Amino acid sequence: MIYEVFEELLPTCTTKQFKRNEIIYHEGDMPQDLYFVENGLIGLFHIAESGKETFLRVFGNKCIFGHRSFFASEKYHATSIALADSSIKVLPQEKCNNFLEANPEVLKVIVKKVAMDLGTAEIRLAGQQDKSTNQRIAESLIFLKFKYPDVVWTRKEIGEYSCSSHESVARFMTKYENLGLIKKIGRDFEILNKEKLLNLDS
Amino acid sequence: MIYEVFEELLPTCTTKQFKRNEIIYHEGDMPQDLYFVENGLIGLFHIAESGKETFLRVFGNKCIFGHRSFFASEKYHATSIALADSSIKVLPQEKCNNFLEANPEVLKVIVKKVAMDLGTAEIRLAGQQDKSTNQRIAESLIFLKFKYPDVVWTRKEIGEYSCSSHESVARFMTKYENLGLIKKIGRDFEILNKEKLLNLDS
DNA sequence: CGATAGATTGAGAGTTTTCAACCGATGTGG
DNA sequence: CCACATCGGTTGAAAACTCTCAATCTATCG
Repeated sequence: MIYEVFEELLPTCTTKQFKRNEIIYHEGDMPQDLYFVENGLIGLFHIAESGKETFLRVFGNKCIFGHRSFFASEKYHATSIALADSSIKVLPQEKCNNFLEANPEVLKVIVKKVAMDLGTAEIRLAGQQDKSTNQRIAESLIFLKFKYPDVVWTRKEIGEYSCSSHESVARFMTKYENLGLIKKIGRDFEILNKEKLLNLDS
Repeated sequence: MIYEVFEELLPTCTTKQFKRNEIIYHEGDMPQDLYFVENGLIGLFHIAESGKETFLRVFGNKCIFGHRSFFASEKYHATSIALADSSIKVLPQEKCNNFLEANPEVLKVIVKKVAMDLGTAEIRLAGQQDKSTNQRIAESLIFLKFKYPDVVWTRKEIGEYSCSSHESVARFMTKYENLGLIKKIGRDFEILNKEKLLNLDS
């Protein structure tokens, strides 16, 4: 959606290549650009002093990222890392501002996206209070697998998305497999029963 | 900030009165209006099926609320409740849209606010993973007391803000008082040592 | 002064994490 | 092509933390 809005600008922008695990920007940096995924997969992580990481958002093909801090005029509150080899379009601040000046209705699309992301984040926050690790992991499996079916997520990534340890992810996945809810395939997995997975503790 | 931007419109809007514990809107309703706190205090809560509540945001004097769902064009993801007797200005959708049509730069202010709120929510989410209940309660005391010094927060409200139980809040407050970091005054409290409170587990 | 909502405290239970060991797949260099 | 190193996954056992439940206490307000 947002990609389409900016699409005419992108051919004039530089493209950067990142390999898996390379960092696009660091928490604390001041945003200079907007980023668009041409190809690949990017994760946004908050890394605590303790080293504990939280997987905040995923960006697949045609996703914008770096926009929260850009539009908040704040330092990045998290670090974006390539989860696969990726090509990223870099849209410089000035180009973006000129474009918005000329097309102010574009802001509506951006407000909408950020507002929806805020809803998602607050629902996740409430889920911490409300849901067991069991449920959070099940929901994370569903979210990650349905949204990115071809990605082989590591237990660590699933753990950081669900706010739990990678050991707990392994344990619960074994349990789900025994219940016939998922099927493990090497390091990958497949969801066999989405409904039951969503109603674990009920 | 946003209040000032909309200020010229507000005299033409209706004002509604709410008593403590009255609900302004329910989760699941479709937004019809934007709300502004003329006077009073509003809390935004997510209420799970289990009955567990999470205190997502607070709105004091001159705060806008209901804007996330309004601009996301989504149903409310949470319920807003008066935490004190309050007067609320109600800005109808159509008036708002006309105003934005005529003043598109206003959207910049709104994107900025929503983007900042998203940052806050994601930092809180990461804090769940990273910080002990101890730390989260201490931070919540500081946030709530410094931002709203005159409000007497209940242990329940503090618990729902910090994602912990009201019993844990009581226990940790007793501990902080014994450490000389806060002073309990009836049901209210005072912060004596903000720095130490922020560095509890270190 | 009594009623009631809110606060405190204790004890026990339950969940999840942490630490540690081990396994298996994958990939690299000799 | 094999040996080895590494990374990710699994599993067990123990520890830690926080919550729940229950009883009791105490502000606050009509």
